[in-house]
Amino acid sequence: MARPRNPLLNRERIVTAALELVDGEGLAALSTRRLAAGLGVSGPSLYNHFPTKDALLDAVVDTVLGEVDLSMLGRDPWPEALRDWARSYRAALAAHPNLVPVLAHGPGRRANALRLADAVFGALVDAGWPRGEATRIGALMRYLVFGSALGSFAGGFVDDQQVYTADYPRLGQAHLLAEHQRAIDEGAFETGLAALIEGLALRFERLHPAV
Amino acid sequence: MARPRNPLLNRERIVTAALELVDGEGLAALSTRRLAAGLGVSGPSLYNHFPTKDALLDAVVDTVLGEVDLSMLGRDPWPEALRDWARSYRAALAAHPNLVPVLAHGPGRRANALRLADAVFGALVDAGWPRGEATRIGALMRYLVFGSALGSFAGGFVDDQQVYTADYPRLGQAHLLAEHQRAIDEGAFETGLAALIEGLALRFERLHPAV
DNA sequence: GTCTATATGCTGATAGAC
DNA sequence: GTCTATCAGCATATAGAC
Repeated sequence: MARPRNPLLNRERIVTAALELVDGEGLAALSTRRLAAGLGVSGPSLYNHFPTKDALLDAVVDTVLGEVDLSMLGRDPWPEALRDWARSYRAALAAHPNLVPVLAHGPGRRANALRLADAVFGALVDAGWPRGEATRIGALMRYLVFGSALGSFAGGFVDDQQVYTADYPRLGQAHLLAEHQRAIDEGAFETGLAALIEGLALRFERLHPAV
Repeated sequence: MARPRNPLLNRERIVTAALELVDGEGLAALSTRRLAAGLGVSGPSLYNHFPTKDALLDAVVDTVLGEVDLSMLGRDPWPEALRDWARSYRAALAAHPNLVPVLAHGPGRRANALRLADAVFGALVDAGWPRGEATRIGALMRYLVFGSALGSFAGGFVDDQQVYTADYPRLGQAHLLAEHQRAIDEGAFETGLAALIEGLALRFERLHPAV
């Protein structure tokens, strides 16, 4: 086949198929050949739409970031807004666990990544936080979100209690087993979110003493 | 050459060379051929000492985790111990930035990873934290450490202010540029550490009311 | 048990025909 | 804008020398 009168591919179709492949069969299954085969074309055809595989992955990542709800930012009081935004952020990652390692590599340079960072930064500044602090708080929340996502979705502890009870009796008692890892990370995320926002509220009060 | 009378390779020599290669030339430079060449042997020889490349990377990761200082745990009061431990943890990652993406994938199943988790868990329990809370706090601190390491060492924002000021004026003002990313992550780490420990101290006081 | 040599089947990516 | 053909590099398997 040569050039078809109607293109078989476009960026959106490729990104959608790539995300489905990663969600369904894991990151390792995403090879240019596999992806192209699923789209009914041959491997190198993808390179007419993306310069490299990395650029393709970038676009996939940005699609996922577009799923994060930002509507509470600038609308609700900052502590609640920050909490709900972080939960929505985490939920977006949880919907695509196989992609988390890719998402974790840097804040991203694409439209949705920037929209995300701009929204939370703006909401904090508008609420009265100094710019420097707002930047740091935005970064901080990302750490919490990605840390808990990485722990949960990327391996974790072996599911064999004996491995631990043998040499690390206290760890064994901590229920650090694979079956519980997800629950632990969700609990740690919520604990951290609450403690962090409480700690930040103390700091905010020192910054803006009430009367 | 066939079997040399004195083995050319052993696990320690391989791990050391792999870490040097990753530190010096990045993760992508670590191929079995490159590594073997640097050790004066041919590629497949490594498989006499490690079953897969992943197992090798696992061993490298564990070596780095062995550099984390644990001496303050169980010695100092828990808030200070937690803070200093987190800083030592972060410093160990900062010493091997190219390895951070690998380190971030799960808590690890090797001796030093378990020693680390056991030490912090034990110290918190001994200080009076319930087991469940101690587990969550340990996880939480890892999120902070890895999140700030990933942000700093794994790409970050493009170093072109115009990209931001055009469509995201508030972000531009936030100094979210590559040259500042490292400082931001260090600041966010310290801010988060302080706020988190303050928030946890409040929680601890509710748990153990003073008099 | 430790090495070398060789081979397999992946991978991302390029060149040129249509 | 898609094809086919092709490339170099990858992790890894296998066979054999000692």
